[in-house]
Amino acid sequence: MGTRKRVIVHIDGDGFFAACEIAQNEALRGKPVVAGEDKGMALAVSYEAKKRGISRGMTMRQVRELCPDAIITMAHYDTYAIYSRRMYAIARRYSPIVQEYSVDECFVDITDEQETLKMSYEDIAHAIQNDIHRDLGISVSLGFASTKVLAKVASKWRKPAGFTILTEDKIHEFLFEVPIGKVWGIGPSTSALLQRLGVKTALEFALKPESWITEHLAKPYVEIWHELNGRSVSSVHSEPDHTYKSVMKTRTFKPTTDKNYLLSELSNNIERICRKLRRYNLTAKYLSFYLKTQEFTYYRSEAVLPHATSIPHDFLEVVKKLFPNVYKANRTYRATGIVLGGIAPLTSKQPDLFGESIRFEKHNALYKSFDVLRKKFGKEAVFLASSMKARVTYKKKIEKVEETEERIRQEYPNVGIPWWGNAQ
DNA sequence: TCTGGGGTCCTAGGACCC
DNA sequence: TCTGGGGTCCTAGGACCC
Repeated sequence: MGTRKRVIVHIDGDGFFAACEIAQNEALRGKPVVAGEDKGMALAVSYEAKKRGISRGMTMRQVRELCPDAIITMAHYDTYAIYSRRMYAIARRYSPIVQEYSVDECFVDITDEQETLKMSYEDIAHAIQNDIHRDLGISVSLGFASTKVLAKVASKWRKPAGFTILTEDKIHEFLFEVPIGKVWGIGPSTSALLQRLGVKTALEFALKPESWITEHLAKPYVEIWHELNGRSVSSVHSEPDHTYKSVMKTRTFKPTTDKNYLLSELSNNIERICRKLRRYNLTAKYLSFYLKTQEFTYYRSEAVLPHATSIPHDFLEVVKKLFPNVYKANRTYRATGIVLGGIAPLTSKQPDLFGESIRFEKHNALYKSFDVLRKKFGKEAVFLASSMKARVTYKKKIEKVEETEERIRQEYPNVGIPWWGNAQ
């Protein structure tokens, strides 16, 4: 970070998933579209649907009550990932410094582009927005400021198709209108704390002395404070860093107390997470899993594996052993999850017991052939017997989404599904 | 906002050692 | 047999994000 003032644009997709569905099917344009059928909740909402009172996070039942004619679609993450790629490619026409923050958001540092492109900053930002609208048929909102935090608050300010420029002289005027909880990085908990301390707006926060901030809050909030005051402490980093530190698979189901059912859900999660490890040629060294109760309490347990692995059996063994530590017959559960850590590439073969690597190779080959069978004969072709109970409750539509993802992966082999391919 | 799924980073506090 | 002070490492879990 030099001392030079940065010029940063934040691009934010408007109702991104719903917008992609519309771009794929023009018949939907102008209609209330809600994506996320398979998740049972609204993951994205078109602006027509928003006008009808629907908002992100609502259950599909609420959606249908509020708006019986809403068009509800499944979430096609693979499609969104491709739109996302295209969107970022357009941004790169105007600057090489693009940080892909998530599937529908990025930061673009255009500080050096004014001279290169012989365009004003404002024209560059407009050009990016117009290109995306024209080439992709989706709309985005733009925020333009000297720091990432300010640019992000600005892009949220007006939607859809917003264009908010935050010049130095307008920062205070603007932050006065922004509730503290709307600032990027300040969530419900910190927002409540600040309210108690008498800070209600982003401006009041920005005007506090640094000593006050460090006295009451942790390090990340000091950074936010600097950025709100126009001092850029977080640069736009364009190097793609898609290395996982952890991976997880979770699923919510009909409330149950059945121990065997919970174990089969965990088994199914393990199968899915191992498929992901194989797809990216990764192994894991740490495992943690949890049971989540009706009251949203988590009971966890974890273990270090004897060696890095991607074999379902190795994880399953550990989970079975630790399961009694977290399970109580008198509790009702609504979800389970598996989280793997210590992620490393498969190729980095650690010095290992000879027999162990042989065993690993054999199992790995076996599961790879399962992958082939599943591709050929469908998702129900092969799965572990221990996952049976969870599998029978699987909805057909979920299968269908997985199929589409696979198809697109084959149609666009060079695009790949980026790490946030199933985010949001 | 009766609440899905997938991530990251930070910190408090216990364990252990000298 | 009862006790100080300090450092480091690790884990659980809080908070936040999309």
